[in-house]
Amino acid sequence: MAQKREDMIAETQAKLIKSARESFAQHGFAESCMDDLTAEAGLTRGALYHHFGGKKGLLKAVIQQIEEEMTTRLSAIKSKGPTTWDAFINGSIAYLNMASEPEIQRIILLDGPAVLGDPSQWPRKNCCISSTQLSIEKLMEEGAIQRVDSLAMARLINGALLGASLWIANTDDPQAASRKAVDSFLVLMSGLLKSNTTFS
Amino acid sequence: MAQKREDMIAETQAKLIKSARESFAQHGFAESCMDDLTAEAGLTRGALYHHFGGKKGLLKAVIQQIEEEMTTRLSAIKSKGPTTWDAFINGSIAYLNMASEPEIQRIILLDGPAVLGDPSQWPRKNCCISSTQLSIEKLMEEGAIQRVDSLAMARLINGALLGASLWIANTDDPQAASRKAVDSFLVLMSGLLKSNTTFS
DNA sequence: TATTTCGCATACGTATTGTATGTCAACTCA
DNA sequence: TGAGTTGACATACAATACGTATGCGAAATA
Repeated sequence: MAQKREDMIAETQAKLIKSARESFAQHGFAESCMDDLTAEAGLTRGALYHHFGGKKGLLKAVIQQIEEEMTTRLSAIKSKGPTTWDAFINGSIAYLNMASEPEIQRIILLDGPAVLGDPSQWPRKNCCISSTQLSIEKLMEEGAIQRVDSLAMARLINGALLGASLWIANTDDPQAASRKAVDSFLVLMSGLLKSNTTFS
Repeated sequence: MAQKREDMIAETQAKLIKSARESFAQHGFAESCMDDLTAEAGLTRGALYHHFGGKKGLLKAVIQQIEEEMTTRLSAIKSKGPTTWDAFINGSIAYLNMASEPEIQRIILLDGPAVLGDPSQWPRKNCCISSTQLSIEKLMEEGAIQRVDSLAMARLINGALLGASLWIANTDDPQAASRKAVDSFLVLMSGLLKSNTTFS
């Protein structure tokens, strides 16, 4: 008890974000009702408007929180790779699996882009893309892969993983689909490696 | 004049779809008002509910129309490729450019998935994915590329193109971005070709 | 302790949706 | 051909959810 005001504010915001996250994940953004949402958190819409300016603002906050978690999880995995390439591949596969989780899928892949537009334009930019981009640049510096535009390549790879995730999560046998996706992904990534045949 | 009833029905539906398409493309699905939408078509919401069952139903119809157009455009381009590989690559690049168009981007890439869920589960399935899948299967039969799960690979490729399109359309210099994306895409696709180094 | 700040609740007006009902033209069939 | 039926579409209504304007009370400040 006897919390500072600052702490109480942070707590209400956290409660709202938590509640919103659950509601958005379960019902989707459009079907989520702000009255229910705030009531669940023991508050009213007044608090929501005060802190986040509206429904979209709340979504932004939720997305930021989720992305921070994803970034943490990803960098933990990436740091374990013995080589840059391994880190890159393992991170990609981890991303594939994370993006197959219902909450992330619904909020980050479906509602986020529709409401907030292209993820790369988000306030706290899509961290996962920058992470991929960094990996690519590092690999190029090391001479492990071909020279490409790192941002373009990162967006392609990210999109590929997202597309596969959407498929995996909505298929009858996600386990099997995931395996197939990883196999195919590795084939694609082999194109990055240097010793390749060229074609017109 | 003196149209048959059937023709008039088709005409009202077409008018609604046309109007919805414009509205969805311009304001997005969520911000599109059905009253405005139908008034623009010289009708009321009554007609909309009668023919499409609601806002989502109208979106489905709009998406179907757009996808049919995309399929037509794509197959025209694909049929021109001298080899299966060329057809595949040209089709992919064409898809990349089509998906960068504002209308397609807004309706098919952003609102569609958010409202209707994973595109591969749509009524008239995402034709472009099946098209990609068919190309891959054909290339495998011809022995031109490695053996992979065609559906998984198609979804990866499709996702990659979509991700790149989103980026291209929202960047300062779409022209340059498009070129970079194509270059990087070709590098990735080279991974499909047979004579590749393997890696663990 | 008087005053201000501001976190949050309450109250209100409005916009948009879905449904229930009504109407009139076009088709069916004797 | 004309009475009956269907159904395409409009109108009317009720419910929901949103944004804003306002109010209150506790903490911060002096």
